[in-house]
Amino acid sequence: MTLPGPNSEQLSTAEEVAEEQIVDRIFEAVIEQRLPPGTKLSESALCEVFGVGRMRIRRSLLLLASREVVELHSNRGAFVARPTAEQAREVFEARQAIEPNVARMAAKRAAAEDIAALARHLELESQAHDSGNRRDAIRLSGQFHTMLAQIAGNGVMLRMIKELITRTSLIIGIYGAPGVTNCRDDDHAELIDALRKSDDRRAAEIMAEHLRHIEERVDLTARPGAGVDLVSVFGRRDA
Amino acid sequence: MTLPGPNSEQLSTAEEVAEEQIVDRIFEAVIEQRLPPGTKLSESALCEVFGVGRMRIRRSLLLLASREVVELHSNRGAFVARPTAEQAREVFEARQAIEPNVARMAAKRAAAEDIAALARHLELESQAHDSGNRRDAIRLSGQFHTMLAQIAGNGVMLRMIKELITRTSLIIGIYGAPGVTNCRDDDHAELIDALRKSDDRRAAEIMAEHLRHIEERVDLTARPGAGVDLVSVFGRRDA
DNA sequence: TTCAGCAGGATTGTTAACAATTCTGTCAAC
DNA sequence: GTTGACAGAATTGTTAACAATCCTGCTGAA
Repeated sequence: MTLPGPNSEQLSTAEEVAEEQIVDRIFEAVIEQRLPPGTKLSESALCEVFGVGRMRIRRSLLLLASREVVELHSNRGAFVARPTAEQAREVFEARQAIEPNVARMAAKRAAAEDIAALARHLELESQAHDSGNRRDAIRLSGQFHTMLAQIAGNGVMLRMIKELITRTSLIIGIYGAPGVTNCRDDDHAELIDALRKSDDRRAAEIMAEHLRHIEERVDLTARPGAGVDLVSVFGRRDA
Repeated sequence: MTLPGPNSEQLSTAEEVAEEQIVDRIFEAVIEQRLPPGTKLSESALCEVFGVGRMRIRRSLLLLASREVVELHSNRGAFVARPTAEQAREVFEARQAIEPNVARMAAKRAAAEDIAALARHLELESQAHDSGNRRDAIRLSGQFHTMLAQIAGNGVMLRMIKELITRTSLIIGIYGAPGVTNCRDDDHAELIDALRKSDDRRAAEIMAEHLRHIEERVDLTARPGAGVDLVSVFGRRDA
């Protein structure tokens, strides 16, 4: 299987693509931690930024909320989600359940050109990491995981993983030590090696270990109230 | 962990619950195959049925589309999704990747009351099956899988599984032999037995085998055009 | 000084009307 | 009899105005 474009979603209509574009751009901003957890996403601001009407923005925010990347509070607006410790645990658990299988599937299906693309991508990751370009490093390391899902050839799981990666960025933003990125290790290189050898079992093991590494870098027990929005904690008849 | 109510989603606002209710009811209708693939979901009809305004309906349809349970076609409306053979393959593959892990997690975490609830549920399934109550049988057998996810205690994966189960019903409706239900076998009973013994490894194996059974009952190669909507096949600049 | 109450402004939620496209039925032509 | 075009109806997509809620800053009293 060859690597398709940036993504291969299809919601058919011409207007939907614009909607999906907005959603994707916000996903990307969250992944790069340019939109920290709790950030207010006001409709008027988003209307100006993307140059679309309010309806389009509201639909995009609803889609983002259905992926639990933003939280909608009645009459208060949309905010970048702030996953609870419990939600963080669930996200990591889900990634542990899903992504090793994705790695296994990718190892079975990867063509030579797929592996070459991954290698090129890994080079970009290294460059971003070495040059201290934090945002690029985070984005690229996340993209590596989505590329695996694309190679695995399963659009359903690709969509799930995009959501989980984005939420992982939020989790690291809340519970991670400052400066910690998503994937610091060189596990990605080992994964490519396993794919090159079509060693699907090892690819799954590396991925599981890789995810454990990521999980180790967050402390879900600590700082329960760092930067908390007290209004939404003790707030109105909302939640 | 105790079994919570019908579902424990939280989108916070008071209006969202109404939205989620609409979505859930359509999900349920699709699962029970009361809404066959390709059915037109007109806004005005849904407004009357649920007694809400058009905006609420449009938002609900967007949420359903984001779960790929309905398809939105520009200026033509919303239709119950008709998964392609490729999509069907992806859904089964995703279930194979996810649900054995859910079964494993459930086996590790199931409390006595959870197992009792599953046993009671299985009894209902048997009754529905024996009395030839097809819709109840389908709905209950699907609910068994979501109950497992609830016992597993992972809301993220619960949501994924709800989507996959609903889409499976669509797939069976298209590619399955007439009269075939979702889960005919008695694998559910074996699963409960594995949970009772806290044998998480066996629970995962039974689930994998169970999913294979389901997959065997559909023929993705056959009848590519049974009841096809020619307009959406050769149709306008859409699709 | 601190806190409660209270406008004023801003933002979100909803409704209704309007615009645009598609579907349906009819009619004429071949 | 079938095919094509056309007009009217119906449905969807969009916009704008209105209503409701919330946030902010001020005033005044304890």
